[in-house]
Amino acid sequence: MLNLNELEQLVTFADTGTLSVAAEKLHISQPTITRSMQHLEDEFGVSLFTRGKNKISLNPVGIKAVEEARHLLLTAENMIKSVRDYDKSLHTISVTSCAPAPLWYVLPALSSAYPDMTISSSLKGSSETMEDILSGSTHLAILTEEIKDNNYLNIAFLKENLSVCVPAGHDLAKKSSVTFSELNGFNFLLRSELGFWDEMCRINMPSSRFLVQTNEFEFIELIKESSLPCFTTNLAKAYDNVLKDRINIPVTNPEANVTYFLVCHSDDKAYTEVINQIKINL
Amino acid sequence: MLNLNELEQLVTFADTGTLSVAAEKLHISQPTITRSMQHLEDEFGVSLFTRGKNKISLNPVGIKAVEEARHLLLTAENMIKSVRDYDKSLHTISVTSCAPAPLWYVLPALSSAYPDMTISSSLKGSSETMEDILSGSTHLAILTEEIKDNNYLNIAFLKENLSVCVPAGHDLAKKSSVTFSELNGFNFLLRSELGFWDEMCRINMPSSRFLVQTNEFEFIELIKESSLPCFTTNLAKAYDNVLKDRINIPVTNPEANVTYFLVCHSDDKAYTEVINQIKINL
DNA sequence: TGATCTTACGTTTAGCGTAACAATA
DNA sequence: TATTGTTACGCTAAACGTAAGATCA
Repeated sequence: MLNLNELEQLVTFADTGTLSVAAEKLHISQPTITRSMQHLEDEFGVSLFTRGKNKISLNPVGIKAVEEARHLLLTAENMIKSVRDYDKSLHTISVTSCAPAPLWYVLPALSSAYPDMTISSSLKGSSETMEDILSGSTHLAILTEEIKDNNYLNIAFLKENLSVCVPAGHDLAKKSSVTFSELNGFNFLLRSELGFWDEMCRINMPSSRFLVQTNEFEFIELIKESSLPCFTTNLAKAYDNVLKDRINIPVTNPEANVTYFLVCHSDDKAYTEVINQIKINL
Repeated sequence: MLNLNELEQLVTFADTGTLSVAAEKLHISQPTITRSMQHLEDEFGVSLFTRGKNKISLNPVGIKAVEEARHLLLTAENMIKSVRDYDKSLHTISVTSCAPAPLWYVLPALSSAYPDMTISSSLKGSSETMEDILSGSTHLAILTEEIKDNNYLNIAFLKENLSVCVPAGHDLAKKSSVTFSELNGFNFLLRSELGFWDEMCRINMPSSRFLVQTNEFEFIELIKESSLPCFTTNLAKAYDNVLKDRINIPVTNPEANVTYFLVCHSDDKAYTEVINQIKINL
């Protein structure tokens, strides 16, 4: 039966032009390739080379064989990949969320409910998250709205409320609540990786500019050292300490006070039971 | 690297359900298959089976792997076939003829001019012969007309003249020549494998019936024992002895007196030089 | 002379079958 | 008890690398 190793040697020979260079490239001795090529000719029952006393080259049939060998090797590679991918998919629960905060609750819950599964999460905008669940490319979606379709299950499990954070002396500091139209025009410090929040800020405050910080350390330093307003929410406990000197002013617009829904395919009901045990602020 | 033998064992296991039966089917020992399956799991880096103490079966990933393995094995088989076919095509001169007689001259000429080539011939009707050369599925065609196209070369090399053969007492015996319209309505003995002659007889003698004999021996017996008319030509020397007691009457219609042309692609000019040395009756 | 391919030779390895074992029905 | 799968053991055959030989630029 055909030997993929020998076919790889054949292809390498075709790429390099000589057996010696091919051998070097493959970290095998040169006589080994000589033998492999002879063996391939035996397998095919066909002559693949024109041989001189100290040179060898592909004949037309050999060229054809190389072409076919490339194809077969690719097929073999894809085979392994597709089996591994399938295996991985069976051991992975993938979650796409439109916001970071829900993941802080959902991922640990999934990990402990499915200890031998890999939990893979990604943060996207609202519409991409919706696409992911509808196309089946993720098992679980976290959205700010329900999917009203019997093929999907929706669970409301978390509420998040946006506030703006300003230093004591700031113009906004005396307000007890604000709306986006009042905030529009101010410039803000913003973290990256915010999911739908990012887009929502830009839509509701089109005149504002956002200084997006990718690096957490720099973000914190800027909060301490500048008087630029930033945002926080009831769920962002990690920043409580950083923001303790600032004043929190709730944003009252409904878009700034969202309910998160876990959405999954109705075949995957088991997931809903895990998420049902979270339920915060409801 | 992946081993096609092991993949075949995997597929056989999938087909048979147990390792032992698969081993028997493949004429190898059963421990060998056990090892191969373990080795495959190593190669893939993935579990393919669910194992009980004395039973083993495919898990979902294994089923996927089997599916992929079948595909890869087919690809490998096709690869070998296509390389061999290509080699064969380089060592074969194929001839399609619209009549048997020209082949009696052309095939020996080609064999001696190209002693290490395989000469493959087939006998077809006029239009199929034409298609074969135009589609490139044959190197050489033998036709009763030229192809007037610069991409093809035509050589007239042989003429064949049809006669009807009747026993001495037959109604037609006294004629010195006949036409198809005079023959139409008589029934004839006919050999099979006549190329265009067969169709031509049926078209020109629509009221006649033809008793087609596939077997040479039976054909000869029927000529001797019956008074049914049959056909011969100036080239059919092999039947001279069988027909020596019959009377030959030439058929005068132009369709019954043909010139054969060898037609090949103009790239294959070398062939014309071989055929140029035949030229009979010209 | 250096590069290239093939052949020869000896060693290593890896693949196989037999046998023994454990578990099941 | 007969069947099935795994493990252990020993042998064989195949695969490999080193070395030597031949040829060419």
